[in-house]
Amino acid sequence: MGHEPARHWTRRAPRPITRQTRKAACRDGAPVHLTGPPMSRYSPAEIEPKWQQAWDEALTFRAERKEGKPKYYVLEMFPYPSGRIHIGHVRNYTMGDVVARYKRATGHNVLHPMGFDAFGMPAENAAMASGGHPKTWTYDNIDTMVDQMKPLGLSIDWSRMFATCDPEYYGQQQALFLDFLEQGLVYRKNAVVNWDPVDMTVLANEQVEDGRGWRSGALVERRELTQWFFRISDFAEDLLEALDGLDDWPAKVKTMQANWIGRSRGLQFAFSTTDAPEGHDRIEVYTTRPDTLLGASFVGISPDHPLAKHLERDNPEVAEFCAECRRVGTSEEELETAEKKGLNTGITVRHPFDTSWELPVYIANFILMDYGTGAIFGCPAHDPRDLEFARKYELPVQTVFAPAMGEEGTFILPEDGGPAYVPPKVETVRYLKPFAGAEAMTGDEAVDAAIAFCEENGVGQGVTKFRLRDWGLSRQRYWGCPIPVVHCEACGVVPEKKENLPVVLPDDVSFDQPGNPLDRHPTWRDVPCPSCGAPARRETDTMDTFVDSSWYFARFTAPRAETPTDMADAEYWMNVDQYIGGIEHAILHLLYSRFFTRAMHLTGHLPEKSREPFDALFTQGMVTHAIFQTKDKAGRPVYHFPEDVELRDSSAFLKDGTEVEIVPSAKMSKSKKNVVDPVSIVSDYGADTARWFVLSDSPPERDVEWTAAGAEAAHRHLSRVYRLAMEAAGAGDDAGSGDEALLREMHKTVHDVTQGIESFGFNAAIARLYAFTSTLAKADAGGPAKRQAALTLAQLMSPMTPHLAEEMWSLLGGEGLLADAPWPTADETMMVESTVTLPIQINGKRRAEIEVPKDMGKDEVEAMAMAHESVQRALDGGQPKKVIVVPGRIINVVV
RNA sequence: GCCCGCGUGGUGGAAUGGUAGACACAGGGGACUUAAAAUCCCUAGGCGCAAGCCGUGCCGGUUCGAGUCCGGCCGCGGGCACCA
Repeated sequence: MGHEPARHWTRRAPRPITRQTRKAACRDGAPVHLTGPPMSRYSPAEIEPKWQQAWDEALTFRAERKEGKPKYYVLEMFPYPSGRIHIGHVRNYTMGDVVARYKRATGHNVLHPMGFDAFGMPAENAAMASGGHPKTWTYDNIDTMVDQMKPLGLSIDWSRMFATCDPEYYGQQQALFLDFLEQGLVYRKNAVVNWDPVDMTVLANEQVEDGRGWRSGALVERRELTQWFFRISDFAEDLLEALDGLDDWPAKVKTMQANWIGRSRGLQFAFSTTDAPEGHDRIEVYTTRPDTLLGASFVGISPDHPLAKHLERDNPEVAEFCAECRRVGTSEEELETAEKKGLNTGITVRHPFDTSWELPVYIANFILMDYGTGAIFGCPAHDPRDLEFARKYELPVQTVFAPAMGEEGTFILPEDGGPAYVPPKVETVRYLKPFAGAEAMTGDEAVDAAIAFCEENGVGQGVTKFRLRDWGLSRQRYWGCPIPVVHCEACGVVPEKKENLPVVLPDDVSFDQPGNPLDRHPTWRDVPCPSCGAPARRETDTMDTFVDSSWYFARFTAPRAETPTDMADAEYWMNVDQYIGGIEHAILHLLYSRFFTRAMHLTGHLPEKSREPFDALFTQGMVTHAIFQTKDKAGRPVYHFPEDVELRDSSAFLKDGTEVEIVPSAKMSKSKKNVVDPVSIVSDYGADTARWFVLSDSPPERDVEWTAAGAEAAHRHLSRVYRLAMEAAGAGDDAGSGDEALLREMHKTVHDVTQGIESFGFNAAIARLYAFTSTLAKADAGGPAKRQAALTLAQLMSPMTPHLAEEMWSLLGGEGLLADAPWPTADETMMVESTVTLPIQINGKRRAEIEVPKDMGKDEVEAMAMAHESVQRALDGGQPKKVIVVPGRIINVVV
């Protein structure tokens, strides 16, 4: 290391350069250390670009098939090119990088790619807001983000990068679509969308605010359009069953998916109607609780049910009610949280068990046409929604079952004002109105008995249904993958020929008016019919962006292939061994991807093993930051940037002395002014500090709060490590008295850090590295032992802080690039301790501890514990009731 | 509303059902320095002079032993099919 450059990495980096420079000059002028080697400071600005260049030149992270070497595919969920990387990205990619670098060091051939999920609404919104083009906006953003990501020193094979808006990518996606179409995996049907009648455009759910279009403010309507659907529901059973085999997925994600797919066993049967219009003499209903049939008090149908639509035609009251229901948004959340409303149709149905018992038929706003048959019977006593509805419309409430004998407790019958009684189906309850099976049964048993009874008596049939609906992929938007079909007057819907792919988006479009620019493009729609050659029109809908992200991981295995995938590459690289991303994708993205890989297998684009594409999944938490706020005169919050706030004694103040309220751990958002920009962190402290910090402190699956103090501490620690490495490099060749102790600790650290990384306990691994750094700093060891310890420390830190580690490696005389060095192994014999400390509990509370040889017998341990003065004191001359000795763990004396 | 999580010192957090608070931040004290910065050392859950007592959101349960398992409640977060 030569002389220091002008730029210095001082404690508080965001200081003006002039001051730093002055200080540096002053320091360099007077020798700080009069003895020993010249002491250089840790300078990430210098070493980080140096090592990044070294890795680049050596093509260290270029992934190539190497038969015979175990492959490892690690992938972080690719980003949307919003324009700037976010500290959450840094955390996500750093975690992936730790895994990637660790796997490289343990002899794996690693694939670690990066790309961009580049289609979507923000690009169009930006174009509408500031007049640019979505394409320019997107590619500019990608350039910026790549520039921001590269300095992080991620071990990514950048040669495989692509964006989903590249025609080379979406053209292959169109080929997939055509193959799916041919295979019968895609079809068209009507579906409702949010329609803005003023802007004449389809709105996404997030563009609907309180039932109004976000730009026009117009009341949103539901409108039916013919749209394309993937038959994901055909795979419901398989997608559900296969969850069992995903051993390395978080249980919570599997539970969420299982609930989403929602397999249920129930009874489907028909009520016969009275006074209903022709063709509606039966109403089919589906129920998962046929055991409550004797508690039925009304029948509810969806406003979109055929009977409701029929009545609507010549009954203005019904028409108005249905119209009102349709003003509620299309999302399940809105339907469920809206006030329960119904309209009595005047039609009644006969109860299947007693034809003299008539139930009223209501059109109800909380019944979905998409689920079951779009009609239900209401049992208010055992369903909170039905109870709310029954109380509102003064319908009867009749309890069917009550808590089992002896567990009644404070049970209040729902008809007496109690809440709806909905115990878990595995719980045994007492049936007050049984019609099948015993009086005391579990809900599950009762449902089975009820289905059997109904089937025997010809009332209905047991059926299995799924909540999972088919995946609607049509979007009435420009910035997405065009659906490659053509509408021909003579031939109908005709797939585009594969040789005509990609169907490329036209560049000459404008966003000065709402609606889909593809619809109003002068020529783009006009094409000859691929079948008969007559003039025809292109489909102007584009694909849901979830399609783009449902197979990008497969494309990374052969990103430039002329077909969607290359089988040899897919065979070699698939599956993704470790997938890392946010929990917010637990359901949709992951479920759609699991469907897509199944469909890609059926159409010959992926091997059988890739039906489940992600062998292991890790869901990481968010990065949060405190919000600094004051209140204006009206009491509304005013937000302040962290750099405008001074922290004094855990309170915060503005420059003018106003005290600021600190809201801790809030999700970062621009409007709250609590966003931390990774770029400034990297330029202030270096990438290694940023990487080290986002991994320390918080377990990866949990949120981590970014604090300036924490980042400084991380930087201080790395400087210390660097100093220790310098010291070790310059130390003599004599042995020291603490050599063995240091090396013992080193081996334990190797073991613990390895475990930490293997189990995604990055924060624990880092805590261990802190401890070992302390040990090394204090060790009374000789030069050789210190150098060995420092080299190992560099290796153990290399997945987290690769540049610093590489620098230490070269300082200490390591061979070649550390990035190519094998992972250290712990010598088990160095880790064995001869004695163990056992805590002694008295009645479960720790009162003392004894140190015993590791292999001491249980009886001897017990005798030693009993002889201990605090045990004797507790016994007070008596005998213990019980003594539990867990060898190597604990002693508990019960007195 | 429904599904899934999470809740531990002043703060971020650690803890295969077995010593609650590792490691770190902020704090307090000290060393070095003319001084400051940097660095290093010590201290540190609460209450108590102490012996000791109390402590993992709240209430209850299982267990020799519960932060961890079970039930109920409260609070916060994620998802709810056109945000990505």
